[in-house]
Amino acid sequence: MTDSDSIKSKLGPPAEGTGAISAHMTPDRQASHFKRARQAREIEIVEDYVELVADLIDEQGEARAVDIAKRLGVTGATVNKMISRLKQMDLVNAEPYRSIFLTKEGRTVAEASRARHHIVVAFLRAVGVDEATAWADAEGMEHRCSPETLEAFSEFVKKQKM
Amino acid sequence: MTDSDSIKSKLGPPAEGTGAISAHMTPDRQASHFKRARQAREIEIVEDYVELVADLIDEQGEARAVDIAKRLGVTGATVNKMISRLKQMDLVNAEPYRSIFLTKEGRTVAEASRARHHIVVAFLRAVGVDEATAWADAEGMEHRCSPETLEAFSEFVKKQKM
DNA sequence: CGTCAAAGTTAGCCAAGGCTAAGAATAGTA
DNA sequence: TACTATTCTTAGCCTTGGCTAACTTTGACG
Repeated sequence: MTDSDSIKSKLGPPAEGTGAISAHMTPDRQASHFKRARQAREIEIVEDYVELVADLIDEQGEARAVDIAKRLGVTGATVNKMISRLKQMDLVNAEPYRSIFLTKEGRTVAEASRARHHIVVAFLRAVGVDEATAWADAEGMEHRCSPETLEAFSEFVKKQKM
Repeated sequence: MTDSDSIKSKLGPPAEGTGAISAHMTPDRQASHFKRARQAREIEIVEDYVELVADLIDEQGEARAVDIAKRLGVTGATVNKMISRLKQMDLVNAEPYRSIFLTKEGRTVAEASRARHHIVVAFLRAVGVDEATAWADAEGMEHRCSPETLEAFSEFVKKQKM
């Protein structure tokens, strides 16, 4: 990852051909899936942090490192390092010893992430997964669903309500 | 990760309380979700490798490093390192310059992984996701679904067929 | 206004999972 | 049998995202 340029490009559609796959996948095609998965792992943590910063701002008016650390279950030092990265990526504004704010771009990322999160939770509930499990699993799944799949989830929930 | 002991324990139920969660999550509860997500990331790659070794053995009678590299889209050196780890974990048997075999435990992991994979693909197809996207997304989702969610997916597919 | 706990920062460590480059083994073929 | 291309291995490097330990800043309260 080259940091600054990465999020912007990766949050857009990743392109990388999505032709016909079925019983017989070419090595190349399969490789591209695994590459996508690796990329997803890379942006997943960034999104988790950004989304959490947004949550904290909404809930408590400000996002402090100590709260982020508590919620993510990591140490303050780790949060600090990560916030530096987010700053480099222009997702947050942060001054030493002051609380953390989202940039415009950060807010966009947070909104998108949160929206996906909610769709996944609603969807899992709709197919019969219990509340607790839905929340737990959504945490992992929200970053891995393509727009198409999210759309399908969203549609499903909508239809089920009618 | 402590390698040798990790997979065995992590492939079992992770325990770690799953009480009621909803609008208001305690920091602790949320932290546990993120910890689970981090753990999932750790075993994800291991499972990908093991599942792929199984696929190659089924398809071609043997699993060679070069084929693994091609399919995962990584270099041979990376595969080599990873295979060493898998060996330490007792998931594969491998002699220098010879092809790779699954241990009994490795086979179990591969089967489980593959089964989850198929459930997720079938499920995504069932809710209207197209073939190509289903395969691509399943690659990321299969490692993140709890047994409960997979069960729900499985049930859904079964019912839809009737 | 001084003290002190809580919060933030910094430095240095670690393992994972990538990479390249260089060398060794294997195996097919002239 | 010897050559050569392919495969495998090894060594060394990099980035991520964790950690601990030690230090500094902040701010609340006596």
